[in-house]
Amino acid sequence: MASSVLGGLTPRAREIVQAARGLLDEEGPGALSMRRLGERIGMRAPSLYEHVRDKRTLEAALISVGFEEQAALFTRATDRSEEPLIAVAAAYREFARRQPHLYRLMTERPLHRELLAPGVEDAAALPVLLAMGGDLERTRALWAFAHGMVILELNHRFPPDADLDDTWRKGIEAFRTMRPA
Amino acid sequence: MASSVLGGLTPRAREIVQAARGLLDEEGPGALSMRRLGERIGMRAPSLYEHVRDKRTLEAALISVGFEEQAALFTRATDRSEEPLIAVAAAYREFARRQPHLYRLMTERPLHRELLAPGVEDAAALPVLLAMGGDLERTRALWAFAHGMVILELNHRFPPDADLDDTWRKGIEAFRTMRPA
DNA sequence: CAGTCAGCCTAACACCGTTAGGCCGTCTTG
DNA sequence: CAAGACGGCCTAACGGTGTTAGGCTGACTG
Repeated sequence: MASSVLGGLTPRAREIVQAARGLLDEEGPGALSMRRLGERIGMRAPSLYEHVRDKRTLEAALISVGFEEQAALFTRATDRSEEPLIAVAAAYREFARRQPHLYRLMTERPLHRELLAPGVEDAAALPVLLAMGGDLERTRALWAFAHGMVILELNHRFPPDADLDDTWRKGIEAFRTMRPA
Repeated sequence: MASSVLGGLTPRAREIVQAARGLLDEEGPGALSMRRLGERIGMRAPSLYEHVRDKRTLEAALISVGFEEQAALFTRATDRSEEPLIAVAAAYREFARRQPHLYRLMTERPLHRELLAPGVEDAAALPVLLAMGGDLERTRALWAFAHGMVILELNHRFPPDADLDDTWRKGIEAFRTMRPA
């Protein structure tokens, strides 16, 4: 199963979530409205509510799928890597750059964890924790750095001439040599 | 002058921006609508457009004020400090915790720099750069870490039992001992 | 054959940012 | 002093948002 989150839905609900994902990826969060979404699958907006509780729940499904994809990507990146820290950081950045809209959706607001598929958040965090040798403190610090780099880049907050590859390298190096807990 | 941004506005426009700030601080970005804002100063929403170009511009004014406040806070914190890096990091966190809604407004989306008061963004960044001994690379890395810590905390992304004070301390230490460019 | 019910529909509500156009009082100008 | 301009407010409206209420239709079930 490509996604256990999608697998747990009725076929029509799965269709809706997949259409929402398409809309999000192609046009960003601003285009993800119930009316646009209905249009995309040939249904009026109110009818979507027969299959999906509300928009927040729909977004939570997208976020759950995002966590699943992160978990797979991070695990693949760190497996068989001699420098798991560097590998997972690169994978983190790659995920955000390839799915900027989904990454934003996943991070820009407080999580409604009660709406997420159980376990997906932890599953995405686990490979990162393992790459940090199980040190929670260092993992959180690295995560903060990585998220900050990614979201500031997505928001065009760095000067255009900034060499972000270099900033990443130096930042990661700082955490690699950080004294373990 | 407490704020050169506000000083550059007509009295009525200044009133509007200040009311918007109140609304934002008290009830968050969701409450910052033109109708709610008009209500607050005894005016219908459309009349606001006599004084303010549009909502984006109004938000840009709030962001400019935020940058001014950051500049003042960061400068005060680093002046006469023997550990400017630690001082500026603490000030950064303090600003975000005291003004969470404004901090979000300032960072969560791409900046419309053409709408900002000129120079305010640089003015806020300067004390941070100075605290890092003028090293742009390290400044960006520290900024990414600090922003990541702050926004993940505001979004309740860390486990409730996480000792964030400690994560801050260790992260800052990593950047303090980072090899200069 | 009758009844239930899934799955769609339209109409509507309350909100959003924003524009068009009108009214009124004050201030400037011939 | 009269007249026109204009600042500063208003209401009405448009197209958008998420969401609820209530109705229709067709298929499956007792």
